[in-house]
Amino acid sequence: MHKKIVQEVFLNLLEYGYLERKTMQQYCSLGTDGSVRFLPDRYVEGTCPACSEDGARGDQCDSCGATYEANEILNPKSKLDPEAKIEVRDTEHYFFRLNDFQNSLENHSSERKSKWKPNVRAMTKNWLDMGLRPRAVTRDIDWGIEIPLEGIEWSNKRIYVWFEAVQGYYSCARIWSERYASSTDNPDGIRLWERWWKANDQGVNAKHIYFMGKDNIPFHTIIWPAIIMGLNSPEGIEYISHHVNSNDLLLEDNVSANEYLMLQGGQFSKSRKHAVWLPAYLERYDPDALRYYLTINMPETHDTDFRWDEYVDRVNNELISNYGNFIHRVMTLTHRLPSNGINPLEEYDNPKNFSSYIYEINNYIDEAINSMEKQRFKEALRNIMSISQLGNSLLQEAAPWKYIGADSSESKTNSLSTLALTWRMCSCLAVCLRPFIPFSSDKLWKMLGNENDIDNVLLKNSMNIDSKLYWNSDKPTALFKKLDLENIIKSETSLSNSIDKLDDSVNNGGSDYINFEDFLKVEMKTGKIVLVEDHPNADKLYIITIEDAPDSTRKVCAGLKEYYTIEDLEGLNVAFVANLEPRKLRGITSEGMLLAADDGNGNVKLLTIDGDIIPGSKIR
RNA sequence: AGCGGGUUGGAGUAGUCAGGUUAUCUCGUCGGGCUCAUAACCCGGAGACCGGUGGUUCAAAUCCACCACCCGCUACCA
Repeated sequence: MHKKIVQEVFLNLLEYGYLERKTMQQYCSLGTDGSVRFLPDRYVEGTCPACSEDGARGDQCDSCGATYEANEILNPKSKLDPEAKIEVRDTEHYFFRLNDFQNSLENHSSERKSKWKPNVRAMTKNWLDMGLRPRAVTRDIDWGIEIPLEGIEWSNKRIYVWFEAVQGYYSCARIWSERYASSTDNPDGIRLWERWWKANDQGVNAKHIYFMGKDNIPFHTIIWPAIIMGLNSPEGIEYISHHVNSNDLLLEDNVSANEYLMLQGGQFSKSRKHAVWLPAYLERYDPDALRYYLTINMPETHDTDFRWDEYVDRVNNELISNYGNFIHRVMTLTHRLPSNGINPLEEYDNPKNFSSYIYEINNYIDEAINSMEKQRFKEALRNIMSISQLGNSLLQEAAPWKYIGADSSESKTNSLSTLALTWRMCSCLAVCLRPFIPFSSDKLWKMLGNENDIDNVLLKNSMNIDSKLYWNSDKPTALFKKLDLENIIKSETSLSNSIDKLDDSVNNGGSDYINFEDFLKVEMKTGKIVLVEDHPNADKLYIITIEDAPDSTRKVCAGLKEYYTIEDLEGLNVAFVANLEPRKLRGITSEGMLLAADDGNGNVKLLTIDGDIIPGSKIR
């Protein structure tokens, strides 16, 4: 079904004139059986036309850094099958005429200027400023979606993934309509998808908001909108527009791209055990604490770092001390008042006296709603947290604890009416925080005794001053428990260790031993580093000259730049593999390999020799 | 090396597109207050020549040029 829709889109765009056919030259390998296989640039290897080094790839040479047209490479060979004959052949492809959409996309992006976040604006602007060019929608491979055209020249080509993948947003709605909606009694039936995808004449359209990592931005601000604009303009180029008319497919309302979240300064990596182990975490801790920190630390405008110490700090201070404690204050104070099964604050409740505070609260809520509509979740959450801060300050001012057991008086009435207001604020906070920290919201909603469904209350109505004050006579409990950094670090460490052991037992469970003869094949020796130079063509590599025997040296490339300075290395006695086949690393031949230890968390330490020994001594 | 992004009080961050009163918020810190609450809460203060240099402008964190450092992806390494 998805295939069918993609093919239909392809045919439509072709019919409307937005696809053009072009001949391009590309390498292909010829099989012995006469089969022809086209090769992407990166599968072609050969001799560099600039420096004559072997091992140049596709359209770029690693040795000298030169770039060139792919068909300039000398002695081209296929990486997949080096024996095969290889030659340049013409191949036909369809290209999507992105350039036709340049103007409309520029208009569209300038309309989005205030909505898009800076990273989205910048990346899109960069693409538009470079000028859009036609982009191939077909390629020479034998897997993927077939090209819906007659003719043998298309039978071993497929639709390019960039063109097809984004259409999933659209195709899934149509698939859903066909499979499920059509069998309901909804009058729109199989056309129900249009409610989400087509503009109607009332001007009340579904909003399309795309969430992604930063690497996906141009696909959602350029390519996918261009495809949609194309589908919306069957009449041809001069009718392309960024305006969405009635019955058109809808364009994005916002593309919300986040940057990357890092862990303790490094990338998250499951294989390196550099990760937060969610299932194990959730067994021990409250999901809301994690949700709070992930939201307040979301990489909305640039990369951010997940750090356990900061996590504990922010959760303890902001979530628990400010919000959690505010709730707890209101609850425990109120429960100290005598109650006959009804809310004891009812008789003091007088929200009309607090219109300026209520105005302020509604202001925070409005700001939060605005922020959320722009997908600025940190800002939204901060605004909501301001409400509990205001609550704390109201309590401080009113000091209801002074009046709990006191006789009736005007000041008691005033003080407890403030407490009643903060009770309403608790309700309000439960609703406002429900999207962020749902579990504690539900818990709070129950403690408040509220009988209506929390999900039926809109944020903008959450500071309700007319509703009844409900009551739950159960003794209130704190929403959160404070976190302890040492415990967390301890359990995280033991966790990743136990995962290590688990992996080791899997990996070494039986036949994975090597025999002694194999081990002896590896010739390890000691050597003394005499000279360290920067590699001219690589960021991480040093060229290290080691004295590998008395009066003999060899050069080895090692990726140690991130971990050692040149001064650190020179003079060290190290261990290296002496009989490794020499290999070229970004243009420099490396004759061996230094031994180093890697803990998987970004720490790398060279193996050094304890004391002096003649260079070239065997290691056994 | 190619492409993209970043640099704002001690830490983290908003504001940069569209230049314009006292540069935002959280934490920390200092002083005071409160004692209901989970050593928590409230009030106030100190602390930033907005990475550097030059330019445009009546006016620059914001625009332009150059430089430095950092990060991500690609490549490579242990």
